[in-house]
Amino acid sequence: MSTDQLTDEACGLRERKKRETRRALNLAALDLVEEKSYAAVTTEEIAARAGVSARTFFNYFPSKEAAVIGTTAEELEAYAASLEAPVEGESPLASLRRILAGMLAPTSVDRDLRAKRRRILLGEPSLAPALVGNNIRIENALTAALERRLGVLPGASLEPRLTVALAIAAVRACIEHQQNGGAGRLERNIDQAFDRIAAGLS
Amino acid sequence: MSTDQLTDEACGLRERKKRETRRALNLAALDLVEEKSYAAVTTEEIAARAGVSARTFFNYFPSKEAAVIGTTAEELEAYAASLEAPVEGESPLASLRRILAGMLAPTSVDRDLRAKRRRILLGEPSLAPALVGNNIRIENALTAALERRLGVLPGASLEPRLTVALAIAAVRACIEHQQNGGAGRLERNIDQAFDRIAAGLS
DNA sequence: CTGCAATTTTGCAGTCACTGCACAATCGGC
DNA sequence: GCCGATTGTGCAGTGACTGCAAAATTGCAG
Repeated sequence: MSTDQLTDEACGLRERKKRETRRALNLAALDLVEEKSYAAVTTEEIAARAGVSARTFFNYFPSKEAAVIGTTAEELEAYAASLEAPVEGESPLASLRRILAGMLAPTSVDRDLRAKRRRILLGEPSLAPALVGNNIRIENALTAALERRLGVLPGASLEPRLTVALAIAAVRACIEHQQNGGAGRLERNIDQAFDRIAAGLS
Repeated sequence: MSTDQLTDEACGLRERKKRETRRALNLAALDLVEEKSYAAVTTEEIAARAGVSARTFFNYFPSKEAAVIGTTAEELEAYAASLEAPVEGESPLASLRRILAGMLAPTSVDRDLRAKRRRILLGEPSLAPALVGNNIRIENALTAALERRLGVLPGASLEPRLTVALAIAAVRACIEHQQNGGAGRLERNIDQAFDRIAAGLS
């Protein structure tokens, strides 16, 4: 199965339980934020709903923010791998468009969780600072991947990091635009934004 | 004097004292972070060095991060005004290049404080998440200004926000590049980055 | 210069995120 | 079933941040 990479990589009982606990915490966090609001949720509640102790919460996530956002190292690696191995005739920017749009699309595996994520990350403006902080991780992972793809040493050229940063910023701008009641639909705006980047702007 | 806008706008004793306290807190925060590290500094220390109570600290800044970053509403307004009133024959992107580069340059008023800021914001990677969070404020202010300059209603078009977001992301990418030991000098890289944005990339 | 109203400062008590540490529980391999 | 290693948990503590009410300061009018 193609989903094996994301769900069952190393299949000891230990690994599986960790995965489940992490997922339960992420899910509990998302549900609670949806019921109340980000500020009104405590880490103790999240831990309780996930069925672990308050202390264990911090064995899985370094902060409350991280638990709500929930990006795993595996997801990051998957995105990086997808960027590193280019699709036939696809420019770096086109790859980034595909990958970043895929992060928002609830069409892949884990449909309900992804949909919930999207709903909350788009709907809770108070998470914006945490989200852009998380984007740094994504930027670093994707930059390293693009450097490998282009065969340049890390930091040797500004171009890979710049390309990744602009792509992420474009998506973020579309999200912000959406949250502020801006015109247009999200996916369509993202497409337009990438077209603008490719064409250059003034 | 041309510096009046930033230093003496409303010159009651009350206003002046508030300004001084704010500045003292920002300066104390920067100095302490430079002496130790961001994590090792407490808000109590900052307040003590600035000569105010621990409680008063939070009357001036909503968080420790904000005290270190120290962007004032007036600075934001000044940048916005500078973007709104276009210079002869300067494209929006060119205006943004000038304004954002000016934020990093210690050549304007308040030379020592600006230089200290620059040194710390470039040298303390643990501040990166806070910085990008702060960038949201800057993005919103500049977006609104650009919308006014272009004569479009807020949120009517994606373009203003996209332009601002890309410009900020470019500068941030250059800073990150610098911090990771990347090639080239900062100012030069920023120039190149803006040229790439204008020309389009793949 | 003097009292009055508005603003600002401060102390206090409290909540909550987060951490180190020591110990208990659990798991994987033998 | 046993042992080493990993993981879960309780406890105690630090520090960021908040609301509240009293005290100090400022601007102003008389």
